Amino acid sequence: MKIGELSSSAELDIQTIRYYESQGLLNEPKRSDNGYRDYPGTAIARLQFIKKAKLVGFTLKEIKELLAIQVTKDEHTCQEVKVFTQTKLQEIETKINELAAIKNALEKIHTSCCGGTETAAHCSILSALES
Amino acid sequence: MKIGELSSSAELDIQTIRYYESQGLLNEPKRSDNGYRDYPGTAIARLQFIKKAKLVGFTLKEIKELLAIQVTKDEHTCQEVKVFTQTKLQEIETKINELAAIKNALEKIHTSCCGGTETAAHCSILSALES
DNA sequence: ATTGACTCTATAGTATGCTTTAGGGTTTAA
DNA sequence: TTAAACCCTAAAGCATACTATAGAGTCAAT
Repeated sequence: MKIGELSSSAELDIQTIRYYESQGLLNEPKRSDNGYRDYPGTAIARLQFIKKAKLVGFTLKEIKELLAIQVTKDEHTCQEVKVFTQTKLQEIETKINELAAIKNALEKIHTSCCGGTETAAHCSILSALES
Repeated sequence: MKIGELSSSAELDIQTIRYYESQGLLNEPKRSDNGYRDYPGTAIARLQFIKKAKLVGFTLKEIKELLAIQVTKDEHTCQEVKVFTQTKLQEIETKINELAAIKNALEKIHTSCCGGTETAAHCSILSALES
């Protein structure tokens, strides 16, 4: 199939598909006589794998590694795969914790401010940032 | 004071200080005869304001707006300032919720996998990403 | 024959916050 | 005087994941 058809089947922009190819996430397809990309039906599944992996937080670089495992499943173990999700889970937890810490700090200075219509000359938010 | 001294006082890289100037977060200081930047003592406090604001999650662009309020406090209200922290708090909460959703989705496919040393031919993580 | 839809490549731009590089003056201390 | 340490500008690079642009060829229908 041509790239336009793949694009609508997988619901991904044509440019994005070519971008994924350039990044090695998608094999270079064979070309028709006119030079157009000619994809096998399996390309749709491949793009959907990429989309799902993105949804659960993997970067393109990580997805590339996951795909490398996926296409040679038999030569890899569940353990290997699980390390990916484990590592990513930890990253996400770390990010959540960092954001929670920022939120706490911000909440503190936020609630200390009256929020009234008087001038900000003695605003406790500004004071907190200055001190 | 020269930029090197400001840099060590504020614990910020020299390049970063010049970058902040280029972004309008720091006023252009007067120059010595040799063309060197010559900062007033107040520059340290300004940089510390920027650092603190960054710590609680504000972007440079937002900090620039906060600074504009700060230097003319008398002409602004606490309300105005509080809107900044309120908005930012909501952004942070949204991000946390997004990450929590990703984490949940990932946890589901993570726990479904045995993680054993058998081949990944039937790995439930890969299956989840394929389907 | 021509118009519109589709495809191609290569390059640049977007956002964020720096960091690095290149090339060149200035100051200070030995 | 000379070498280290410091200062200057301008421009490019980094990471991420695209998105947009320019310029050009191809295909299908009218």
